Amino acid sequence: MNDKTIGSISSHLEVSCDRCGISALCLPGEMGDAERTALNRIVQRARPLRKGAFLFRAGERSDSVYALRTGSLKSWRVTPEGEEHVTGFFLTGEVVGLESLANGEHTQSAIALDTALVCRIPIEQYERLSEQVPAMRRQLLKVMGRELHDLQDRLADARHAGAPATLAGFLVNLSDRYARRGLRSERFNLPMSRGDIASYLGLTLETVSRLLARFQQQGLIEVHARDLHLRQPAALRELARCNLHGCPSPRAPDSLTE
Amino acid sequence: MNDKTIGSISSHLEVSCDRCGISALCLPGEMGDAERTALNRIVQRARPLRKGAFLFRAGERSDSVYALRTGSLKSWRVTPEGEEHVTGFFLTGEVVGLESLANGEHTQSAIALDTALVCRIPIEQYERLSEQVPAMRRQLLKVMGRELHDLQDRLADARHAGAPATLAGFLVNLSDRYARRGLRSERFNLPMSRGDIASYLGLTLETVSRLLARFQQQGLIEVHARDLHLRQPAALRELARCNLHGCPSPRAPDSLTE
DNA sequence: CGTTACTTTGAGGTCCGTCAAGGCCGGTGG
DNA sequence: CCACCGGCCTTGACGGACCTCAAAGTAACG
Repeated sequence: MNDKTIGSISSHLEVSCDRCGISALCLPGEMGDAERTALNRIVQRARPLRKGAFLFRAGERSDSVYALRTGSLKSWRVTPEGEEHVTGFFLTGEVVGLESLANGEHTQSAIALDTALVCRIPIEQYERLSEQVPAMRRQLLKVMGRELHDLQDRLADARHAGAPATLAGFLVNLSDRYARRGLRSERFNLPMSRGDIASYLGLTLETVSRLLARFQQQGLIEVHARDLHLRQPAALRELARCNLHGCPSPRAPDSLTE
Repeated sequence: MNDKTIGSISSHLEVSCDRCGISALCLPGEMGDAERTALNRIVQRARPLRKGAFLFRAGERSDSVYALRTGSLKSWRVTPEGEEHVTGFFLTGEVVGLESLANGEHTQSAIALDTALVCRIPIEQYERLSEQVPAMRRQLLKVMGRELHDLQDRLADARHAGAPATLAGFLVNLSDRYARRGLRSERFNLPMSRGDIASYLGLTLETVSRLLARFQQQGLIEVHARDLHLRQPAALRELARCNLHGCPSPRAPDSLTE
C-alpha cells in the first residue's frame, strides 16, 4: 500500500540473476551466459512484500512458482472445518508454490512473515527455456523430488517422534537451512510465532512454549522472544532422532542391549 | 476385461501402452498415435513380481520411475535407528519411485504385497520424448505436484486428527483410489497387514485392531481378516474430518458407555 | 499509556502407547 | 485326522505424554 517505498528499493528489483544468490531453481550451475540472460528475461521481480502481505491465496489460479530472494514466508491451508494449519516456512533462497503445479491452482495461501523480496517464474516460459538447457530440465524435478523427500521425512517424524524430538528437529532443520545459505546457523531469529510453530508441527502453543523453556534450562538453547541461540546443536540433533520410547534425556547411560 | 491370464504371462508383458489402462503418467490423453508408439518403445515391461519380491531397494541408483499395472506394493524406509517405517502403498495404476528423482537414488525400498506387474519408465528417455509433446511435459509435473499435495494432506492429519479419524481417512482414501480405477470402492481387499497399516499411519498395531473392531460394532464397516466392506462410507468420511476435540461419536444419544 | 497480540506457567483430564496374554488360521509332519 | 507350530490378529489393564482449560505476565504498536 505504501508506494513511496518503491523508489528506494527499485535498485534491489534490478538485481539480475547473475547477482542473485538463489541457486535452488534458477542457477543450475552448468548454465552459460546466454542461458542466464534468457532466464533473467523471464524472471519477473515483484515489488517487496510487506509483513503480512499475501504472495498468493488458496484458490487462485497459478502459472508460476516463486523464488524467495530475501525475507521469509509462511504458507497454510484451511481445513474444511475452517481450521488453519501452517504447512511450511520459507527462508531466503527457497522456492515457493510448487504444489500449484498439480492443477494450476494454489491449494494454500502464503504471506510474508517479514519484508520479503520475491521473484516470479512463469512455469510455461521456464519449461520452454529448459528445453534448450538439459540441466535446467532436471533441476525442477530435483527440487520437487527433494520436496517430496523432505515431506516424507516430516511425515515419518510426525507420529513417531514425540513432541521434544519434533521441536528439536524443527530447530536444527531451520539451522541447516540457514547454514546452506551461508548464514549463521547457531544464532538466528525465528521469523514465526510460537503458534505458527505449533500449528506447523501439530503441537499446541503451550507445549512449544514449555519445551523451549525446558531446552533452555537444560542448556541446549537460549531464547529471548524470537532470538534463538543453539548452544548444543549436536545434542539437539541427537534429541531429534529419539522416539518416545527411545531416549529420555540428553545422555543415555545404557544405550545398547545386543 | 479379463483375458485368458493363464495362457502365459508373456501375453501380459506384450500389452502395449494402447491397451494399458494406466493414464496417470503414460497417457496424457492428447497424445497422438505417433507419440504413443514412441512411448511404447521406451517403456520396459518387467516380468511379474511375486509376493514379497523387491521392486527396488533403498540406496540403489535409479534412473527410472515405475507404473504399476496390476497388484499392489508397499514402500518403506529405515530410520537411522533401524526402525522400519512404511511410507506408502501403491495400487494398480499408480506411479512408484518419484522420490528418486531428487538425486537419482532410491531413498526407500519397495516390495510387492501380492503378484504385481510393473512397467519401468527410464526418466531420461521419458524427458527426451516429452520435449516433443507438451502435454507429456506437464504430466510429470502434475503427478509430482499431486504427490506433494497428498503428502501435505497426510501431514496435516497426522498430528491433528487423532487415531480414529486417521484410520477412517486411510480407509476412504483406499476406497477413493480403487474407485478412480473403476474398481469396487465399498468392498475390497486390504493387501497389507495390520502392522503395515499401523506403521504407515504412525499408530500401533493394537490401536488399529481395536479401532477396526470399534468401527465394525458401530456399523461403519465389516471386516473379516482382510476383506473390508464399507457399510457407511459417508459416515466414515465424516469421521475422518474430525479432530480430537471435534466430534466424539457418530451418535450422541445412544452411544453411552455400556 | 492503553490496547492488543503474543507468551508463559499451572492443574487436571484423556487418548493412545506399552506390556501381556490369549485366539485364529494355515502349514507341516506324524 | 490330529498335534504342533509360527505368523498374524484380538482383547484387556495400566500409565504417561500431551491436550484442554484458565489466568497472569510481557512485548508490540498506536
